[in-house]
Amino acid sequence: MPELPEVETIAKYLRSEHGVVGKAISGAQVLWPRSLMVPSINEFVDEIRGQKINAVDRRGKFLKLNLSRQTLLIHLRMSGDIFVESGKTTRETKHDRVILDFSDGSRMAFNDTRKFGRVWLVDDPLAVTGGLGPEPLGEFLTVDSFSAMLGSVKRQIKPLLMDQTFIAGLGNIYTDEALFLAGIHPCTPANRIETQKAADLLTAIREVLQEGIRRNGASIDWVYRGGDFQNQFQVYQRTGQPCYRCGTAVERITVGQRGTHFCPHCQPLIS
DNA sequence: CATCAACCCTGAGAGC
DNA sequence: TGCTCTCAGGGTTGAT
Repeated sequence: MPELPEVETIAKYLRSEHGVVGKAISGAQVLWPRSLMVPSINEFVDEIRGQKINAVDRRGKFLKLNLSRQTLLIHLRMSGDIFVESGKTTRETKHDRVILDFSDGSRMAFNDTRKFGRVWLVDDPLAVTGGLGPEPLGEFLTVDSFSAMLGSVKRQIKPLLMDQTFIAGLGNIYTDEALFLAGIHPCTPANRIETQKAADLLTAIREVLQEGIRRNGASIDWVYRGGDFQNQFQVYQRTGQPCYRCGTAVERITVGQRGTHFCPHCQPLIS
């Protein structure tokens, strides 16, 4: 499931020489109507034709393609992926949902097995991403502001970190990994986290995200981009296996309706 | 404000 | 072999 590092990896790919920057869109196909949030299919095809891709960006887990006049936003959700190809493809195209055709004969395919991913073509990207919380790797998020953010709510820390309006980009994997690194139990009320622990947590979040990006993300489920962060997991999907730090068996519980992995010894509950 | 269930989907894995 | 059943997972919506 693509989280910030996986989306960043795909953004890098789209900006690379094999990517899409500079290409002119000559046509589009929407193969699964529900993948397109706005506008209607007819308007989408009409409006996107003729626009050029000027740049590729990322905001939280959203991919942002800056076009001549508008912005194309893509959220990969659980199983979304993007392929750029010239000529015939040897790929399995069964789950292609939206295709952009380019004037040079190449194309970009948004492929999404589970159909949870979404695409928006909008004039103002803030109409879609405006409600997102700060970028965890951004300079505007400081230890002080993060600590203050935690102090203002008493929700459990794990679902809070996964709330994209609180902080943008963390999903199930990197949240579990960051909480382990910081030594914080996933059920800890946010406002019970002391200032020093808040600083540790922000550091841990940045560490796991940067390491994920450095390793081109994690390759699990349907999404494979050559990343190998999955081999670095300390707790995620290691239920019953010994904690690398203390040897205690990693536990799996449900928190906020999500499978959650943690070490009961290294991450004691303070409530 | 916080929590929780349901929903959207597919395919993997278990059970038979 | 092949059927049915359960489940995961991000984010939204609506109920408690």
